[in-house]
Amino acid sequence: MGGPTRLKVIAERLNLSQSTVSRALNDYQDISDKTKQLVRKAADELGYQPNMHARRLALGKSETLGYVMPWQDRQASESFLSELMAGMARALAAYGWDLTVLVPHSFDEELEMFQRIARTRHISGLVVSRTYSDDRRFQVLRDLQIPFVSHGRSNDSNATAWLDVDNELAFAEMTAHLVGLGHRRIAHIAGPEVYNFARQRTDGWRRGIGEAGLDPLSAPLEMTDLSFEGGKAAMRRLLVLDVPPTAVCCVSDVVAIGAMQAVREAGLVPGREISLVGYDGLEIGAWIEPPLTTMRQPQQSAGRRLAEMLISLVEGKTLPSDNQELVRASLVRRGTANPPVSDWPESRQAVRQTTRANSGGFDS
Amino acid sequence: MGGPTRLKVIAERLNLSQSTVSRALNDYQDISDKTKQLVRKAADELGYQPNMHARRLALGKSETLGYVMPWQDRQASESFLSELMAGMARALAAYGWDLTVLVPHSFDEELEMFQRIARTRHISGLVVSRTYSDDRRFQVLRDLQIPFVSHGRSNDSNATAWLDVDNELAFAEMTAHLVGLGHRRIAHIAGPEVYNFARQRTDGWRRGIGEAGLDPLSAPLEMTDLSFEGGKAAMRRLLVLDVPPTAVCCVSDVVAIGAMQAVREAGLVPGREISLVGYDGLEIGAWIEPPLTTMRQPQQSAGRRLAEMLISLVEGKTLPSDNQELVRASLVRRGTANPPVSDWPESRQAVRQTTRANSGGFDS
DNA sequence: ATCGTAACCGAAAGCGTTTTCGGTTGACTC
DNA sequence: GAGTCAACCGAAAACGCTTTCGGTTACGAT
Repeated sequence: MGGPTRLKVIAERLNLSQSTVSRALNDYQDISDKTKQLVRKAADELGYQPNMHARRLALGKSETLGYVMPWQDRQASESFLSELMAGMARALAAYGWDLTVLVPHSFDEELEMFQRIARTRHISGLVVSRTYSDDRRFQVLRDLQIPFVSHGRSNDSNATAWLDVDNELAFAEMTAHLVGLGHRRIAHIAGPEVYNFARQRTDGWRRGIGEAGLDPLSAPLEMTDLSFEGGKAAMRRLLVLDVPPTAVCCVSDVVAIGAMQAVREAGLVPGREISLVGYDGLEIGAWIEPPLTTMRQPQQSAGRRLAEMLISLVEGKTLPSDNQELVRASLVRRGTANPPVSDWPESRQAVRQTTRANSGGFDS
Repeated sequence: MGGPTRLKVIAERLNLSQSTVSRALNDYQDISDKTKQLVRKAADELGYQPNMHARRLALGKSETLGYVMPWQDRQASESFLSELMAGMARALAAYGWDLTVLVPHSFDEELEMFQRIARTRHISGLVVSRTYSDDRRFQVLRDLQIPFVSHGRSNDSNATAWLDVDNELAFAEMTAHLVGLGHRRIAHIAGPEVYNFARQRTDGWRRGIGEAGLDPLSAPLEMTDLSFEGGKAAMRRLLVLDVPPTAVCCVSDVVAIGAMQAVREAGLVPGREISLVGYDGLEIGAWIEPPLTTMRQPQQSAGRRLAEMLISLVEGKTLPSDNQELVRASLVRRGTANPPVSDWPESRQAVRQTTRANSGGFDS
């Protein structure tokens, strides 16, 4: 006993040299099969596990990947962050690699972390998320020669590795779905333009509007940050329009849920006078009244793919440009996307009564 | 250029030995102040960062902590997992330590991970969560001599390090709050008994009932798993009681939200005929109609404390038994806890109309 | 018998730190 | 002016692994 078993003790036990044992375990060609058997058996019995630090020092690589958590608008993605990370960690574990998480406080601190990683190399690749349309990080990471794959694209991600959902297609389909239900006045509550995904989603919505033979320029568009309150405020602005929309494509579920509240507060029923569709496929969307129609992308498998791509990059097996994947989101039909009602003014009055009765909120 | 700067190059540049440079950087007493200045300056200019693997190999410690993600009932805690991890990662970063995440598929795999960590020592301490009342992991970790701190207690955590919220107090207070509002028939939807926190919460509720001079034995109690559907089903069972409760303490927010839906489906209004209180303080609780009254505990700071305690343990600066912290949860008053209504049958009829009008759900 | 040639294995040099142990200065004492 | 003692620094071992290189065998071919 006394400390974990090292290469040395298993060598002594078999009357072999350390190097032979090492090569036997790493399946070198110049070790006889018989010896390999012996060594593996002994290693098993002794419960040998290589010392990671020594191994990584000798190898010059870290077998550790880093995930950069979003440091702002975290609320918006909280619930699937853990799914994504679980997917990555599991994929990495299959290769014996580790996942460490990085949580910068600011953009500058994020860049500082990159610098440090470039010097220490104790993390040999990064997964970055929340990409901006114009994302300085890409250039920095390239300059520092840190292998990375981004969850989401950016303007200059032609030559870099990424995994992204086809946001544009998703929102085109979302819009088409609403058109199919009979809607003609379909608004969009957009996210901050700096985020590439927000821009893509807006493009998709616009494309959907155009493909339906409607006029994209006269379709109502509101911007907001990625928060409940933001969605609520944006929806309020849409509601006071001369001709309010009958349906709204929301940049995210959280925003959509905020919008739903604004709709209710205006005395209307989400999914009746105003149809709403969110994006993200959050569980909670199914738990509210009425349940939120949305679009979902698989998070666990996204995490897995991100990890696999990055490993392949770090190992130098593939080029960044060979690792670009576009996945599809799928519509989750729930309760907030329905055909438009024709009798707006009447139902509006009627409903105002019931929702007021319903609103509760007189907590002591 | 050509690779990151090592100790060697800064030694050569200053005509010093490697060891002097190393000790200068580590602030040894036997290096003159002048030399230290010189070395630090050079290190700065060259952007020196020690090679983590070499350092950890020499030191024999990894400066890396691990967080074991819950592998089941993840849905229930998804949204604050990332907060907790962010808190840990940030605290660790201040010490130059890393956080790696472990995601087992099963209990057995979790134990295997422990074994591996004990051998490789590439992770020098663990934060475990989701503690069971009778938690085998505690003994295993002790036997393997892996320093750890648990987020939540267990039966035999007298001598181990932990950070826990005072669940019992929280639920006693929650119950007292409902009693204060005038409720006399206060039910509890409990979580799986295997989880220690679930048991504590039940105890707290029972204590609250007792302290109000009511009979704990006749108070309605339902068990469920930690899911939306579970909460819904449990609430249904409570609703068909001969004398249904007027208020319900739910083991978690997700369960409470499920319960709310059951209430609504029964034609009642959550927060009116039936008051509900959840636990966790999830954001989403504020977004539903009516907003869920709940109890909150700080997650970021919990993560920070967990990390700090574990570092101190790993460094051997404190004993496990010196690292036990109980934090308080605080009531978040929103819309679902109100005085009981006296006119049950009438309001029940009245409301049945409005909620039916409200329920939507006829998505195409 | 000799040589060549596989097939196997051991010795040893790294990887980049930390840390112990001596050794060299210079100043200071008597 | 010899001895003492700090103060300061360098040489070298150690951490545990990988990998190159060279050295032994055994074997068949000549």
